Amino acid sequence: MSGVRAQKKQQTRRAIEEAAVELFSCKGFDATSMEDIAHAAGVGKATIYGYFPAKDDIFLQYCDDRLVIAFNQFKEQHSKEISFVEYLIAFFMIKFVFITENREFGRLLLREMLFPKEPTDKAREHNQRYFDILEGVFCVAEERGEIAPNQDHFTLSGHFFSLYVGLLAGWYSGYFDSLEEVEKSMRTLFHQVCHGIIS
Amino acid sequence: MSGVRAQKKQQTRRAIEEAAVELFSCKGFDATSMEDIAHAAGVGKATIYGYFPAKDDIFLQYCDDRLVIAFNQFKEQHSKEISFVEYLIAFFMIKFVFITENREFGRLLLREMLFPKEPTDKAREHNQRYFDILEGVFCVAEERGEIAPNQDHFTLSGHFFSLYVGLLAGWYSGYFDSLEEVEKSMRTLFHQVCHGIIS
DNA sequence: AAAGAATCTCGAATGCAGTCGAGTTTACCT
DNA sequence: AGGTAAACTCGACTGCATTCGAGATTCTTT
Repeated sequence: MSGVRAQKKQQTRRAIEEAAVELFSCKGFDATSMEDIAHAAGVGKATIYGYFPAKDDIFLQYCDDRLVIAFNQFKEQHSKEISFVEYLIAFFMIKFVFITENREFGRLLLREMLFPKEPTDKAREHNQRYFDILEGVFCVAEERGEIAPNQDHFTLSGHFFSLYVGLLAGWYSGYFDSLEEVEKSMRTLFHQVCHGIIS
Repeated sequence: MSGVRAQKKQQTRRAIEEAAVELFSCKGFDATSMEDIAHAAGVGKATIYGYFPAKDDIFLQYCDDRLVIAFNQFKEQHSKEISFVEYLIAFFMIKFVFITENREFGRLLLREMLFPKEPTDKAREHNQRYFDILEGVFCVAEERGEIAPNQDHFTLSGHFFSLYVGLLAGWYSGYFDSLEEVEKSMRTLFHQVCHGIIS
Protein backbone atom coordinates (compact mmCIF):
# COMPACT_ATOMS: atom_id res chain seq x y z
CA MET A 1 0.00 0.00 0.00
CA SER A 2 1.78 3.10 -1.14
CA GLY A 3 -1.37 5.05 -0.62
CA VAL A 4 -0.90 6.84 2.68
CA ARG A 5 1.65 9.28 1.38
CA ALA A 6 -0.02 9.89 -1.96
CA GLN A 7 -3.34 10.54 -0.27
CA LYS A 8 -1.82 13.00 2.14
CA LYS A 9 -0.15 14.76 -0.74
CA GLN A 10 -3.44 15.18 -2.54
CA GLN A 11 -4.96 16.56 0.62
CA THR A 12 -2.14 19.00 1.24
CA ARG A 13 -2.16 20.12 -2.35
CA ARG A 14 -5.83 20.83 -2.25
CA ALA A 15 -5.56 22.60 1.07
CA ILE A 16 -2.92 24.92 -0.35
CA GLU A 17 -4.87 25.58 -3.51
CA GLU A 18 -8.09 26.29 -1.67
CA ALA A 19 -6.45 28.51 0.89
CA ALA A 20 -4.65 30.41 -1.83
CA VAL A 21 -7.68 30.94 -4.04
CA GLU A 22 -9.74 32.01 -1.06
CA LEU A 23 -7.14 34.55 0.01
CA PHE A 24 -6.44 35.80 -3.50
CA SER A 25 -10.14 36.37 -4.08
CA CYS A 26 -10.55 38.04 -0.75
CA LYS A 27 -7.44 40.17 -0.34
CA GLY A 28 -6.05 40.24 -3.86
CA PHE A 29 -3.01 38.53 -5.28
CA ASP A 30 -0.31 40.99 -4.31
CA ALA A 31 -1.65 41.54 -0.83
CA THR A 32 -1.56 37.83 -0.09
CA SER A 33 1.80 36.58 1.10
CA MET A 34 3.05 33.04 0.88
CA GLU A 35 3.13 33.04 4.66
CA ASP A 36 -0.58 33.86 4.73
CA ILE A 37 -1.29 30.96 2.42
CA ALA A 38 0.92 28.61 4.38
CA HIS A 39 -0.76 29.58 7.61
CA ALA A 40 -4.26 29.27 6.18
CA ALA A 41 -3.43 25.89 4.67
CA GLY A 42 -1.81 24.70 7.88
CA VAL A 43 1.61 23.97 6.41
CA GLY A 44 5.04 25.56 6.45
CA LYS A 45 5.89 28.19 3.90
CA ALA A 46 8.56 26.12 2.21
CA THR A 47 6.18 23.20 1.86
CA ILE A 48 4.17 25.11 -0.69
CA TYR A 49 7.18 25.11 -2.97
CA GLY A 50 7.08 21.34 -3.00
CA TYR A 51 3.70 21.57 -4.70
CA PHE A 52 3.92 24.71 -6.80
CA PRO A 53 7.03 26.17 -8.38
CA ALA A 54 5.99 29.75 -7.66
CA LYS A 55 3.24 31.91 -6.26
CA ASP A 56 1.83 32.63 -9.72
CA ASP A 57 1.49 28.98 -10.52
CA ILE A 58 -0.86 28.27 -7.67
CA PHE A 59 -3.78 29.98 -9.26
CA LEU A 60 -2.54 29.77 -12.82
CA GLN A 61 -3.07 26.06 -12.29
CA TYR A 62 -6.43 26.73 -10.73
CA CYS A 63 -7.56 28.99 -13.56
CA ASP A 64 -6.42 26.53 -16.13
CA ASP A 65 -8.37 23.74 -14.51
CA ARG A 66 -11.50 25.84 -14.37
CA LEU A 67 -11.03 26.83 -17.97
CA VAL A 68 -10.99 23.20 -19.04
CA ILE A 69 -14.26 22.69 -17.20
CA ALA A 70 -15.76 25.72 -18.94
CA PHE A 71 -14.58 24.30 -22.26
CA ASN A 72 -16.31 21.02 -21.69
CA GLN A 73 -19.52 22.64 -20.54
CA PHE A 74 -19.49 24.68 -23.68
CA LYS A 75 -19.01 21.69 -25.91
CA GLU A 76 -22.00 19.98 -24.35
CA GLN A 77 -24.25 23.01 -24.47
CA HIS A 78 -23.64 24.32 -27.94
CA SER A 79 -24.52 22.36 -31.01
CA LYS A 80 -22.90 23.19 -34.27
CA GLU A 81 -26.27 23.80 -35.90
CA ILE A 82 -25.84 27.56 -35.76
CA SER A 83 -23.62 29.35 -38.25
CA PHE A 84 -19.96 28.97 -37.52
CA VAL A 85 -19.56 32.66 -36.79
CA GLU A 86 -22.23 32.57 -34.14
CA TYR A 87 -20.63 29.46 -32.75
CA LEU A 88 -17.26 31.20 -32.57
CA ILE A 89 -18.78 34.23 -30.91
CA ALA A 90 -20.41 32.04 -28.28
CA PHE A 91 -17.14 30.20 -27.79
CA PHE A 92 -14.97 33.25 -27.35
CA MET A 93 -17.52 35.16 -25.31
CA ILE A 94 -17.64 32.38 -22.75
CA LYS A 95 -13.91 32.56 -22.47
CA PHE A 96 -14.00 36.30 -22.34
CA VAL A 97 -16.48 36.35 -19.52
CA PHE A 98 -14.54 33.71 -17.67
CA ILE A 99 -11.25 35.55 -17.99
CA THR A 100 -12.56 38.94 -17.03
CA GLU A 101 -14.74 37.68 -14.20
CA ASN A 102 -11.91 38.52 -11.87
CA ARG A 103 -9.86 41.27 -13.42
CA GLU A 104 -6.68 40.50 -11.53
CA PHE A 105 -6.75 36.75 -12.10
CA GLY A 106 -7.43 37.15 -15.77
CA ARG A 107 -4.71 39.69 -16.16
CA LEU A 108 -2.08 37.44 -14.67
CA LEU A 109 -3.30 34.45 -16.64
CA LEU A 110 -3.18 36.33 -19.92
CA ARG A 111 0.21 37.83 -19.27
CA GLU A 112 1.64 34.47 -18.50
CA MET A 113 -0.05 32.59 -21.30
CA LEU A 114 0.49 35.08 -24.10
CA PHE A 115 3.92 36.41 -23.24
CA PRO A 116 5.76 33.72 -21.34
CA LYS A 117 9.33 34.21 -20.24
CA GLU A 118 10.15 31.38 -22.56
CA PRO A 119 7.99 29.06 -24.63
CA THR A 120 6.83 26.14 -22.52
CA ASP A 121 5.15 22.90 -23.39
CA LYS A 122 2.50 23.75 -20.85
CA ALA A 123 1.47 26.84 -22.76
CA ARG A 124 1.67 25.00 -26.07
CA GLU A 125 -0.57 22.28 -24.73
CA HIS A 126 -2.97 24.90 -23.46
CA ASN A 127 -3.15 26.53 -26.88
CA GLN A 128 -3.50 23.20 -28.60
CA ARG A 129 -6.82 22.71 -26.87
CA TYR A 130 -8.08 25.83 -28.60
CA PHE A 131 -6.79 24.90 -31.95
CA ASP A 132 -8.30 21.44 -31.75
CA ILE A 133 -11.71 22.86 -31.04
CA LEU A 134 -11.46 25.54 -33.70
CA GLU A 135 -10.10 23.04 -36.18
CA GLY A 136 -13.31 21.09 -35.76
CA VAL A 137 -15.41 24.18 -36.28
CA PHE A 138 -13.63 25.10 -39.48
CA CYS A 139 -13.93 21.60 -40.89
CA VAL A 140 -17.69 21.63 -40.40
CA ALA A 141 -17.93 25.14 -41.81
CA GLU A 142 -15.98 24.07 -44.84
CA GLU A 143 -18.20 21.07 -45.45
CA ARG A 144 -21.24 23.28 -45.21
CA GLY A 145 -19.69 25.72 -47.66
CA GLU A 146 -19.63 28.53 -45.11
CA ILE A 147 -16.01 29.26 -45.80
CA ALA A 148 -13.87 28.87 -48.87
CA PRO A 149 -12.03 25.54 -49.07
CA ASN A 150 -8.27 25.02 -48.84
CA GLN A 151 -7.66 27.63 -46.20
CA ASP A 152 -5.05 26.93 -43.60
CA HIS A 153 -7.02 26.20 -40.46
CA PHE A 154 -4.13 27.06 -38.22
CA THR A 155 -3.92 30.55 -39.65
CA LEU A 156 -7.68 30.92 -39.38
CA SER A 157 -7.58 29.88 -35.75
CA GLY A 158 -4.82 32.36 -35.17
CA HIS A 159 -6.86 35.08 -36.80
CA PHE A 160 -9.90 34.64 -34.60
CA PHE A 161 -7.79 34.09 -31.56
CA SER A 162 -5.92 37.32 -32.24
CA LEU A 163 -9.15 39.25 -32.42
CA TYR A 164 -10.19 37.72 -29.13
CA VAL A 165 -6.90 38.75 -27.55
CA GLY A 166 -7.22 42.22 -29.03
CA LEU A 167 -10.65 42.59 -27.47
CA LEU A 168 -9.25 41.52 -24.13
CA ALA A 169 -6.48 44.08 -24.41
CA GLY A 170 -9.14 46.66 -25.25
CA TRP A 171 -11.11 45.63 -22.22
CA TYR A 172 -8.11 45.89 -19.94
CA SER A 173 -7.26 49.29 -21.35
CA GLY A 174 -10.74 50.60 -20.71
CA TYR A 175 -12.11 50.79 -24.25
CA PHE A 176 -15.29 48.92 -23.40
CA ASP A 177 -17.88 49.64 -20.78
CA SER A 178 -19.85 46.44 -20.94
CA LEU A 179 -19.78 42.91 -22.23
CA GLU A 180 -22.51 43.81 -24.68
CA GLU A 181 -20.17 46.26 -26.33
CA VAL A 182 -17.49 43.63 -26.49
CA GLU A 183 -19.81 41.17 -28.14
CA LYS A 184 -20.93 43.80 -30.62
CA SER A 185 -17.35 44.57 -31.56
CA MET A 186 -16.52 40.91 -31.77
CA ARG A 187 -19.38 40.38 -34.16
CA THR A 188 -18.26 43.27 -36.34
CA LEU A 189 -14.70 42.01 -36.42
CA PHE A 190 -15.67 38.44 -37.17
CA HIS A 191 -17.86 39.60 -40.00
CA GLN A 192 -14.94 41.58 -41.36
CA VAL A 193 -12.96 38.39 -41.46
CA CYS A 194 -15.72 36.62 -43.31
CA HIS A 195 -16.55 39.19 -45.93
CA GLY A 196 -13.38 41.22 -46.16
CA ILE A 197 -13.21 44.94 -46.07
CA ILE A 198 -12.74 45.52 -49.76
CA SER A 199 -16.10 44.89 -51.30
CA MET B 1 17.70 81.65 -11.48
CA SER B 2 16.05 78.45 -10.40
CA GLY B 3 18.26 76.53 -12.79
CA VAL B 4 20.89 74.83 -10.67
CA ARG B 5 18.54 72.36 -9.13
CA ALA B 6 16.54 71.66 -12.27
CA GLN B 7 19.69 71.09 -14.28
CA LYS B 8 21.07 68.70 -11.72
CA LYS B 9 17.79 66.82 -11.76
CA GLN B 10 17.97 66.36 -15.50
CA GLN B 11 21.49 65.13 -15.18
CA THR B 12 20.67 62.71 -12.43
CA ARG B 13 17.65 61.43 -14.28
CA ARG B 14 19.66 60.76 -17.37
CA ALA B 15 22.44 59.14 -15.38
CA ILE B 16 19.95 56.74 -13.83
CA GLU B 17 18.27 55.95 -17.12
CA GLU B 18 21.54 55.36 -18.92
CA ALA B 19 22.98 53.23 -16.15
CA ALA B 20 19.80 51.19 -15.97
CA VAL B 21 19.50 50.58 -19.70
CA GLU B 22 23.16 49.68 -19.90
CA LEU B 23 22.86 47.18 -17.08
CA PHE B 24 19.54 45.74 -18.26
CA SER B 25 20.97 45.18 -21.73
CA CYS B 26 24.11 43.68 -20.35
CA LYS B 27 22.95 41.54 -17.42
CA GLY B 28 19.23 41.30 -18.03
CA PHE B 29 16.36 42.92 -16.19
CA ASP B 30 15.94 40.49 -13.32
CA ALA B 31 19.64 40.12 -12.71
CA THR B 32 20.06 43.85 -12.32
CA SER B 33 19.29 45.13 -8.85
CA MET B 34 18.32 48.64 -7.93
CA GLU B 35 21.54 48.81 -5.96
CA ASP B 36 23.52 48.05 -9.11
CA ILE B 37 21.77 50.84 -10.93
CA ALA B 38 22.23 53.26 -8.05
CA HIS B 39 25.89 52.45 -7.84
CA ALA B 40 26.44 52.75 -11.58
CA ALA B 41 24.58 56.03 -11.67
CA GLY B 42 26.46 57.34 -8.66
CA VAL B 43 23.43 57.95 -6.48
CA GLY B 44 21.78 56.35 -3.49
CA LYS B 45 19.28 53.56 -4.00
CA ALA B 46 16.38 55.52 -2.63
CA THR B 47 17.14 58.47 -4.90
CA ILE B 48 16.03 56.47 -7.91
CA TYR B 49 12.53 56.38 -6.52
CA GLY B 50 12.43 60.13 -6.66
CA TYR B 51 12.72 59.85 -10.43
CA PHE B 52 10.90 56.63 -11.29
CA PRO B 53 8.00 55.09 -9.43
CA ALA B 54 9.31 51.54 -9.84
CA LYS B 55 12.00 49.47 -11.44
CA ASP B 56 9.80 48.57 -14.41
CA ASP B 57 9.13 52.17 -15.22
CA ILE B 58 12.74 53.03 -15.79
CA PHE B 59 12.98 51.22 -19.06
CA LEU B 60 9.29 51.26 -19.89
CA GLN B 61 9.86 54.96 -20.17
CA TYR B 62 12.97 54.37 -22.21
CA CYS B 63 11.26 51.92 -24.56
CA ASP B 64 8.39 54.25 -25.08
CA ASP B 65 10.70 57.10 -25.98
CA ARG B 66 12.56 54.96 -28.47
CA LEU B 67 9.31 53.78 -29.97
CA VAL B 68 8.27 57.33 -30.67
CA ILE B 69 11.55 57.87 -32.48
CA ALA B 70 11.00 54.71 -34.52
CA PHE B 71 7.50 55.96 -35.39
CA ASN B 72 8.81 59.22 -36.71
CA GLN B 73 11.57 57.60 -38.70
CA PHE B 74 8.99 55.37 -40.27
CA LYS B 75 6.76 58.24 -41.24
CA GLU B 76 9.65 59.94 -43.00
CA GLN B 77 10.89 56.87 -44.79
CA HIS B 78 7.72 55.36 -46.10
CA SER B 79 5.57 57.10 -48.62
CA LYS B 80 1.97 56.11 -48.99
CA GLU B 81 2.46 55.32 -52.66
CA ILE B 82 2.45 51.59 -52.03
CA SER B 83 -0.79 49.72 -51.42
CA PHE B 84 -2.19 50.25 -47.98
CA VAL B 85 -1.68 46.62 -47.04
CA GLU B 86 1.99 46.79 -47.86
CA TYR B 87 2.19 50.01 -45.93
CA LEU B 88 0.57 48.39 -42.92
CA ILE B 89 2.88 45.41 -43.13
CA ALA B 90 5.90 47.70 -43.19
CA PHE B 91 4.49 49.65 -40.28
CA PHE B 92 3.78 46.70 -38.06
CA MET B 93 6.94 44.84 -38.98
CA ILE B 94 9.06 47.75 -37.86
CA LYS B 95 7.26 47.70 -34.56
CA PHE B 96 7.55 43.96 -34.37
CA VAL B 97 11.28 44.01 -34.94
CA PHE B 98 11.69 46.80 -32.45
CA ILE B 99 9.71 45.04 -29.77
CA THR B 100 11.31 41.65 -30.18
CA GLU B 101 14.83 43.02 -30.59
CA ASN B 102 15.31 42.37 -26.94
CA ARG B 103 12.98 39.59 -25.89
CA GLU B 104 12.87 40.56 -22.25
CA PHE B 105 12.31 44.27 -22.80
CA GLY B 106 9.56 43.65 -25.30
CA ARG B 107 7.85 41.18 -23.07
CA LEU B 108 7.63 43.57 -20.17
CA LEU B 109 6.55 46.41 -22.39
CA LEU B 110 3.78 44.37 -23.97
CA ARG B 111 2.54 43.02 -20.70
CA GLU B 112 2.31 46.44 -19.23
CA MET B 113 0.83 48.12 -22.27
CA LEU B 114 -1.75 45.50 -23.21
CA PHE B 115 -2.85 44.33 -19.79
CA PRO B 116 -2.33 47.14 -17.35
CA LYS B 117 -3.29 46.82 -13.73
CA GLU B 118 -5.78 49.52 -14.44
CA PRO B 119 -6.43 51.67 -17.49
CA THR B 120 -4.11 54.65 -17.48
CA ASP B 121 -4.04 57.80 -19.53
CA LYS B 122 -0.45 57.03 -20.34
CA ALA B 123 -1.42 53.81 -22.09
CA ARG B 124 -4.35 55.46 -23.81
CA GLU B 125 -2.10 58.17 -25.09
CA HIS B 126 0.34 55.55 -26.29
CA ASN B 127 -2.38 53.75 -28.21
CA GLN B 128 -3.74 56.96 -29.60
CA ARG B 129 -0.50 57.47 -31.47
CA TYR B 130 -1.19 54.23 -33.33
CA PHE B 131 -4.74 55.00 -34.10
CA ASP B 132 -3.86 58.41 -35.44
CA ILE B 133 -1.38 56.94 -37.86
CA LEU B 134 -3.68 54.12 -38.94
CA GLU B 135 -6.56 56.52 -39.28
CA GLY B 136 -4.55 58.40 -41.85
CA VAL B 137 -3.75 55.22 -43.74
CA PHE B 138 -7.38 54.19 -43.93
CA CYS B 139 -8.50 57.57 -45.12
CA VAL B 140 -6.06 57.48 -47.98
CA ALA B 141 -7.00 53.88 -48.78
CA GLU B 142 -10.65 54.85 -48.84
CA GLU B 143 -10.04 57.72 -51.20
CA ARG B 144 -8.11 55.46 -53.51
CA GLY B 145 -10.95 52.94 -53.41
CA GLU B 146 -8.74 50.26 -51.82
CA ILE B 147 -11.28 49.60 -49.11
CA ALA B 148 -15.02 49.89 -48.99
CA PRO B 149 -16.27 53.24 -47.71
CA ASN B 150 -18.13 53.89 -44.48
CA GLN B 151 -16.16 51.48 -42.39
CA ASP B 152 -15.42 52.38 -38.84
CA HIS B 153 -11.74 53.23 -38.82
CA PHE B 154 -11.40 52.59 -35.14
CA THR B 155 -12.62 49.02 -35.55
CA LEU B 156 -10.34 48.56 -38.54
CA SER B 157 -7.38 49.79 -36.56
CA GLY B 158 -8.32 47.42 -33.80
CA HIS B 159 -8.49 44.56 -36.25
CA PHE B 160 -5.00 45.03 -37.63
CA PHE B 161 -3.62 45.82 -34.25
CA SER B 162 -5.10 42.61 -32.86
CA LEU B 163 -3.45 40.59 -35.57
CA TYR B 164 -0.17 42.25 -34.76
CA VAL B 165 -0.59 41.41 -31.09
CA GLY B 166 -1.55 37.85 -31.97
CA LEU B 167 1.62 37.47 -34.00
CA LEU B 168 3.63 38.76 -31.08
CA ALA B 169 1.98 36.28 -28.77
CA GLY B 170 2.80 33.58 -31.32
CA TRP B 171 6.38 34.71 -31.42
CA TYR B 172 6.68 34.68 -27.66
CA SER B 173 5.14 31.22 -27.52
CA GLY B 174 7.59 29.84 -30.03
CA TYR B 175 5.37 29.44 -33.08
CA PHE B 176 7.76 31.26 -35.38
CA ASP B 177 11.39 30.62 -36.10
CA SER B 178 12.22 33.75 -37.98
CA LEU B 179 11.00 37.20 -38.81
CA GLU B 180 10.44 36.07 -42.38
CA GLU B 181 7.87 33.61 -41.17
CA VAL B 182 6.19 36.31 -39.15
CA GLU B 183 5.98 38.60 -42.13
CA LYS B 184 4.59 35.81 -44.27
CA SER B 185 1.88 35.10 -41.73
CA MET B 186 1.15 38.76 -41.34
CA ARG B 187 0.68 39.07 -45.07
CA THR B 188 -1.68 36.09 -45.13
CA LEU B 189 -3.71 37.44 -42.25
CA PHE B 190 -3.92 40.94 -43.67
CA HIS B 191 -5.07 39.57 -46.97
CA GLN B 192 -7.74 37.60 -45.14
CA VAL B 193 -8.99 40.83 -43.71
CA CYS B 194 -9.10 42.41 -47.13
CA HIS B 195 -10.76 39.68 -49.10
CA GLY B 196 -12.63 37.75 -46.46
CA ILE B 197 -12.55 34.03 -46.07
CA ILE B 198 -15.86 33.24 -47.62
CA SER B 199 -15.38 33.69 -51.31
C1' DA C 1 22.34 88.18 4.44
C1' DA C 2 19.67 85.22 7.33
C1' DA C 3 16.12 82.27 8.34
C1' DG C 4 12.50 79.42 7.05
C1' DA C 5 10.33 76.52 3.37
C1' DA C 6 10.76 73.31 -0.10
C1' DT C 7 13.15 69.84 -2.30
C1' DC C 8 16.60 66.37 -2.75
C1' DT C 9 19.53 62.57 -0.96
C1' DC C 10 20.71 58.30 0.95
C1' DG C 11 21.73 54.59 4.55
C1' DA C 12 18.90 51.93 7.39
C1' DA C 13 14.72 49.37 8.03
C1' DT C 14 10.69 46.62 6.24
C1' DG C 15 8.32 43.04 3.99
C1' DC C 16 8.09 39.38 0.92
C1' DA C 17 9.32 35.55 -2.60
C1' DG C 18 11.96 31.94 -2.92
C1' DT C 19 16.08 28.59 -1.16
C1' DC C 20 18.64 25.71 2.18
C1' DG C 21 19.53 22.06 4.90
C1' DA C 22 18.57 19.59 8.95
C1' DG C 23 15.07 16.83 10.93
C1' DT C 24 10.95 13.71 10.30
C1' DT C 25 7.92 10.51 8.15
C1' DT C 26 6.89 6.80 4.93
C1' DA C 27 8.11 3.09 1.58
C1' DC C 28 10.86 -0.74 0.34
C1' DC C 29 13.96 -4.60 0.93
C1' DT C 30 15.94 -8.69 3.21
C1' DA D 1 11.42 -6.68 12.54
C1' DG D 2 15.22 -3.60 11.35
C1' DG D 3 17.69 -0.82 8.49
C1' DT D 4 18.23 2.14 4.61
C1' DA D 5 16.70 5.05 0.87
C1' DA D 6 13.44 8.25 -0.69
C1' DA D 7 10.23 11.75 -0.06
C1' DC D 8 8.23 15.32 2.78
C1' DT D 9 8.23 19.29 6.07
C1' DC D 10 9.45 23.51 7.92
C1' DG D 11 11.92 27.37 10.41
C1' DA D 12 15.75 30.06 9.41
C1' DC D 13 18.18 32.44 5.85
C1' DT D 14 19.10 35.19 1.53
C1' DG D 15 18.43 38.72 -1.71
C1' DC D 16 15.84 42.19 -3.55
C1' DA D 17 12.27 46.05 -4.28
C1' DT D 18 10.33 49.57 -2.00
C1' DT D 19 9.63 52.89 2.05
C1' DC D 20 11.18 55.78 6.05
C1' DG D 21 12.94 59.54 8.09
C1' DA D 22 16.69 62.35 9.28
C1' DG D 23 19.97 65.29 7.42
C1' DA D 24 21.89 68.20 3.45
C1' DT D 25 21.12 71.38 -0.33
C1' DT D 26 18.84 74.90 -2.82
C1' DC D 27 15.23 78.42 -3.23
C1' DT D 28 12.43 82.41 -1.53
C1' DT D 29 11.29 86.10 1.11
C1' DT D 30 12.13 90.02 3.75
